[in-house]
Amino acid sequence: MDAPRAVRVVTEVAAVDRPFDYLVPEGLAKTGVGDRVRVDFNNRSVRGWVVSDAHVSENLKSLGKWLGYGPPASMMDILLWSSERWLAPLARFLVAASPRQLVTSLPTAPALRALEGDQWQRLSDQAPGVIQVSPNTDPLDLVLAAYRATRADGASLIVVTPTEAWSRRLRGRLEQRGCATAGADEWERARAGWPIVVGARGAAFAPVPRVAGAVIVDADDESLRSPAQPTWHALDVLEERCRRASAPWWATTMLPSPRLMAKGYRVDGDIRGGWPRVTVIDRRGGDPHDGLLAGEALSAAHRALSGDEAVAVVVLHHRLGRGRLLACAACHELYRCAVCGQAEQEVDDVVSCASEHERRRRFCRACGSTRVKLLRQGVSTVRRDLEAQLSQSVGEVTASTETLPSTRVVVGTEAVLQRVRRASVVIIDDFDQYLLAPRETARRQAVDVVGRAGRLVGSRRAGRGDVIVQTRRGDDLVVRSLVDASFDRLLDDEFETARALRLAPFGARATIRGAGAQSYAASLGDPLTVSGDEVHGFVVRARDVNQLVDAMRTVAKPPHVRVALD
DNA sequence: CGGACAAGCTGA
DNA sequence: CAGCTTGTCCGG
Repeated sequence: MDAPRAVRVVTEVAAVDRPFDYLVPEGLAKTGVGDRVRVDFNNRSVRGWVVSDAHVSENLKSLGKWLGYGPPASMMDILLWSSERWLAPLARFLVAASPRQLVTSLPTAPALRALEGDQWQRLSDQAPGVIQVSPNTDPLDLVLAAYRATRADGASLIVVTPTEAWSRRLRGRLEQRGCATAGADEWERARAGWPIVVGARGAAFAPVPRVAGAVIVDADDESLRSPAQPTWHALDVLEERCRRASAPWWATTMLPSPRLMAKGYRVDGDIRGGWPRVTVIDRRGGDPHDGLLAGEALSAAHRALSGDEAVAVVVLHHRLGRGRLLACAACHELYRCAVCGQAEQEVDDVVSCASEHERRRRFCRACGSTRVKLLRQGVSTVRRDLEAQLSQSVGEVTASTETLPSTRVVVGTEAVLQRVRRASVVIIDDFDQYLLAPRETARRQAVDVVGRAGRLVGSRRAGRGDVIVQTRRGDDLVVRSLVDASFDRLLDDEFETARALRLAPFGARATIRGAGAQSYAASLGDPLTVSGDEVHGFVVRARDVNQLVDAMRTVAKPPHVRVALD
């Protein structure tokens, strides 16, 4: 008879972020690290994961039941690292690496086939790391090159893109070229070690037993960060997974954030040619009686409609509901904060920016007029205006749209850029909504949205690619950079701003909210600095993430206090 | 998290 | 002092 065995179990009760040991009964001898089990926990029957082996001691209860496979044993260290890195219970990350439904048997991964055909010879070697690419650079060649460079029996290349739809398309094209791929919805395949796993951010926790390498497409896209707590980022997870596996990773970006710049990056060929042609329509001088589309935007729309592209015109309207822009009704100058340049709002007759650098009465800094107009319309209003202006029926696409309209003119929020694949021209009806959004990342997101629009219209190299930007800030560096498709100045600027404001990579922040947040924040003390208030949350700053996390882990977090790492 | 149990509060 | 609420502790 075998010696008795015990295992350490973390339960689904995330609030109890601590393992407990159980005996492995003889019937469950096959139970491995990572597996899903049912255990009796404080007189409750709960599900959990075996996270390691344990010493046999007295008074241990036995595992109740083997439920199925979970993440492979080789992933336990990255899951533990993630829970420490994002100050969250381990169970959250065990869930991220586990199937939605229990899996009790695994397929066998296909054996690696020889790489046949010219395409594999043509692929030049691509050095790992951060690569600046143009919006119209096809990531397929990079993925193929990464696959060629890393493929090994029993190891998997993980590929992450910003959206499921993009992953599905990429995956289909990889399959066409003879690569065996697993999708995000095929947990069993990833767990069995399929050669390539493709998915959206969740694929960062693909349960592959061995990581051969990783490709992160559009690494600066917001959607690679989990929107809910814990706010883990696919790039951080994969970078660490690869580091631990001594495996290479590649990350592409249209515009390297300061964080990625600090890692060092190279530029992939002719970036400029892959950006769309950008035409700026400065509405400051415009006739206030102009419709939604002014001058060149209107003629470009008519030209596009006389062409044969199925979707001729996409009008991008900044997302609904939040933040209205104030403008002078006399001279059209925007109301902006003199300190930070962000858009000002008017609340109870007081005009100020979100950070309240200056609180003032309503008057135009340019002409002194006190008459204002609100520059903000919903998508439906925009649609009616467009129909009148273009004498065309216009469809609407928002995040909640289920089937795409069949009209040749489409207006939508940012969701439209993910849903419509091709168009002759994209018009951003009010670019200032992006430029002046009350976010530190507003300027780079403004560039980003033009890049994503450029994917619908194609590149200036191909003699296509018209993105038309209506703005009252024609002399802004962001706008000029887009027109020239030349971003070096902007990148330097962003890097220096990050340094000055101690944003990543020059600092790390966490926001603390909830009952007891103030005393908790205060108790953290050196070397962290605390600012903020009850309403907006207390902001804790540190030199870097490690310092921040180490300091926060030394003080027990009171219940009901929520911590968000920026 | 959720059960167990203790201490505190209330009203007849 | 029963009956209820609120708080604290703890799980293998």
